[in-house]
Amino acid sequence: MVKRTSLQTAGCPVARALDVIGDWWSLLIIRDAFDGVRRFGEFQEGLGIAKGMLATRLRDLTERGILETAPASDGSAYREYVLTEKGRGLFLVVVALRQWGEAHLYKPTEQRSTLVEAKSGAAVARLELRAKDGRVLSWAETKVQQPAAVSCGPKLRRPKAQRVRAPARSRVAR
Amino acid sequence: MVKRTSLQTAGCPVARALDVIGDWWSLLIIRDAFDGVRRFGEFQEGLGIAKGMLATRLRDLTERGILETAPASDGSAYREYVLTEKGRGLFLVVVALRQWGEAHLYKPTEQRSTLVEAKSGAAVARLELRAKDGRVLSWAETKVQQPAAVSCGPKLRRPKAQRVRAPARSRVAR
DNA sequence: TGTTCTAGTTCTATTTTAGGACCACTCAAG
DNA sequence: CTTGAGTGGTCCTAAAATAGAACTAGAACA
Repeated sequence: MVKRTSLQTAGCPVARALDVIGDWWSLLIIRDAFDGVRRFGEFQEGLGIAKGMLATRLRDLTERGILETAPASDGSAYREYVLTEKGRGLFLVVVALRQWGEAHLYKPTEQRSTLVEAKSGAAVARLELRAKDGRVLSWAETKVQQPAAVSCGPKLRRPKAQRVRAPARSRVAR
Repeated sequence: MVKRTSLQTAGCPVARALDVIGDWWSLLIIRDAFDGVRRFGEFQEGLGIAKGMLATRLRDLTERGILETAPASDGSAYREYVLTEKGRGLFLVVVALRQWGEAHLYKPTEQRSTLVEAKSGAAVARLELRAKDGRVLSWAETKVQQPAAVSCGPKLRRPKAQRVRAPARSRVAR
């Protein structure tokens, strides 16, 4: 009831995605995983996250198929956490966040980490949205197409038409 | 102390970005704003969010320069919330989330909203990471380059070297 | 064998969230 | 100009999530 709202069954892919990775720590864990972090202790130390939180997050991400556990690559008996194919699919989300952060959240002089091509060390290009034929599209040139009666939030979104001169609802019904 | 950890001053753009939009509702509000939602009541109805939460989120997003208020476009005395330039910069983050959600969170038969080019109604292409010369890059071909001593989490990440044979710390100090 | 690491689990205090009640202001009709 | 409904909030409470510390079992090490 007062439980955190779930978006798992929303009709909007953005909402569903946020249901999986929309909390405070998940994307940071995933970012670190992209950077090669694998062990519980590495995540914990790198993020400064409480161990309990981290254990919960790693379990959830594993259950949801973002991470999987594997025997430690150094031969010890410990486990490590690595991204699944599904998890690696989040790369562009992390990149988009990174590029936005770089552009809008730093003073020009401030130091920051940057994403570069491994081979050359050259910074990567900014992401661009394109049409299938390769034309670059701006936000204004796109729209979201809703299939019939699909909810984008946890509650069903009522059709716009309803808003015009709604008949007075009974106050008693509350 | 037990307050939610802040990442505002982290050295990693991803962490800073998540500090701004990394909570449960912010990106959904922003997504709706991209879809043309402007009024308090529209957000509230569409998202099914508690009014108190929404008021807080809208205030925070406004303070952080993602949204701004404007007089209502219908001539009434009410305000409306519109994305700033900085806010519109989040478009690709939303698109990346959407594409990931579409690819990994839906059964093939399930209905979902899709992003299309407004003019033609044709679905947009998948985002791709490219080098500046236009070559498409995969995750494995990139790396994150850290400037000297930059923290990526809330706590300072200690340099790797430290981990090798750390001197035993006093247990008493706890 | 005993000490230290690693990777957790458990506990508690505090904060955040969800949701409802309440309230002030706006708008439109009579 | 009054009234009733709509809009955009604030405030309150209960439940859940978070942070952080304490504790623990098994692995590694000396």
